[in-house]
Amino acid sequence: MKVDFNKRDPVYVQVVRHFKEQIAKGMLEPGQEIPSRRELANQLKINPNTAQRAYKEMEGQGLIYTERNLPSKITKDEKVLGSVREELIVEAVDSFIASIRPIDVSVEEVLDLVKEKYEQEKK
Amino acid sequence: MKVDFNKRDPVYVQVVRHFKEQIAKGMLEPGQEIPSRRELANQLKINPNTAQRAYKEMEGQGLIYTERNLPSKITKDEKVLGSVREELIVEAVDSFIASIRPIDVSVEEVLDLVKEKYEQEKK
Amino acid sequence: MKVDFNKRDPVYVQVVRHFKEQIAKGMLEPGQEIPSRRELANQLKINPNTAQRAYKEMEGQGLIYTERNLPSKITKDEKVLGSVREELIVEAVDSFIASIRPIDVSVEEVLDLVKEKYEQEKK
Amino acid sequence: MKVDFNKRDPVYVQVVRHFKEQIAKGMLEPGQEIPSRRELANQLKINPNTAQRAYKEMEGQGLIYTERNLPSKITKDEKVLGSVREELIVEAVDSFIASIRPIDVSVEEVLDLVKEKYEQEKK
DNA sequence: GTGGTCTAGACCACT
DNA sequence: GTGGTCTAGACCACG
Repeated sequence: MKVDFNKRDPVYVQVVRHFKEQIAKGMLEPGQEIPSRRELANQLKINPNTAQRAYKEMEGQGLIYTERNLPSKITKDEKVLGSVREELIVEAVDSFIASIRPIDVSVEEVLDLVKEKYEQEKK
Repeated sequence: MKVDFNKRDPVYVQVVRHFKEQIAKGMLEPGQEIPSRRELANQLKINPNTAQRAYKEMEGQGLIYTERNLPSKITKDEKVLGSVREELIVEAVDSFIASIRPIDVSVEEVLDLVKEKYEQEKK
Repeated sequence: MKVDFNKRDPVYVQVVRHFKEQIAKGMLEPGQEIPSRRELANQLKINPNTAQRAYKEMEGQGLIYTERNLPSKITKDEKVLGSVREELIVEAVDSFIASIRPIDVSVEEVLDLVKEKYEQEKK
Repeated sequence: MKVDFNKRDPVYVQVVRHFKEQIAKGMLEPGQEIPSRRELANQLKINPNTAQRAYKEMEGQGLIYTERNLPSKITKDEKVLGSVREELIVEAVDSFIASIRPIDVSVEEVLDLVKEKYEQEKK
């Protein structure tokens, strides 16, 4: 994973998003341990405080849970886990629609473009 | 037009975007007058400084021009005008792809969703 | 308001609690501005970051809202506001019950004690 | 007995408190043997170090005593034993008062609530 | 070693 | 001036 310090999204939000993507892809199992704050901070070359912030955010969203002084773990709440993927997709779709609707452009035209670009960059 | 103060996009960016959308739709003709800073500020209930900043940004991008003490006008430069629409579309498409690629989801599934939602919300 | 650095409750939690109490007492009106992070930090002799943290927590709980670069304000959501007082009471009661139930003591005995002490300290 | 790892009270404090409650209820007689550190750790699924710490704490408070290589026992000091119950009650009452005083609520209202809830959850 | 909190100080974007 | 983010570094309690 990489962090982009120049994005409008703050670093800790990018981190949260990355974990959500991992969960959505099923690459993080329920109950699985995630790196400690310090470890993640080292990996991403960010400050431990920033990592802590991301984790706290995730905890607030119920994505991870923390038992005292044990490494945080992915939640076992299937309901939460199940909705992550859909949420990401819905968010992406909604934001996409919001950005093309105000322009006078046919859905078909735009979708073809997406398809084309998507395949292209796949390489 | 509406301004959302809680979006991560700054207000002035939202304003610029709105003008671009109007241009892309052909609702703003080359040479057409646009509201004064103060007028716009009143309409959108934003700070005049913010309106000023939006106009300055547009001027920088060559979208509008201002003659001494006259209302600002949409540029007559066809080249600039012509590229606005495509830019908006490309931006939207790229950002959409960037947000769905990291999730393990087929293009088809997602495009169907877009189509569906797009039609649905049309009403 | 005073902050106690030696309590088990972290400072930012104490701050949040204090605001909740103020709201419960009706001393903070819906939509009312609250001190800026810096101001509060000065008043309580705490670090602005800690104040920020408390405010972010409150925002997460829907107690306050923040428009870009304007002082944060008490929420106007009557539902949220209305439940603050009750929540505080319920919390206090539940925690009290949880702490006396494991002891073999009659409710009456204990309640008399509460009454007595409450009046006494009123002075 | 149950241990809650997510409470702000550390585990060892919870353990100490539990023993005090047992003593207050007279369920632990003076001189009675209590489980070994290891046993307790197994029962509560806590770290032996934590059990050790709890016992050390209790020893410090004179609640238990340990003779060389023998199981720890409840103290026979009547003075200490007698004050446990009252201490627990006073603590509970004080903390309760501290949490309701800052809210503008009548003692009567709150005490009725306590009574009601207490009876209700009894079942 | 873990998570959690706090301070100090800096910088940014926006109004 | 406002809110927001980040770094650096320190300290604590717990296991």
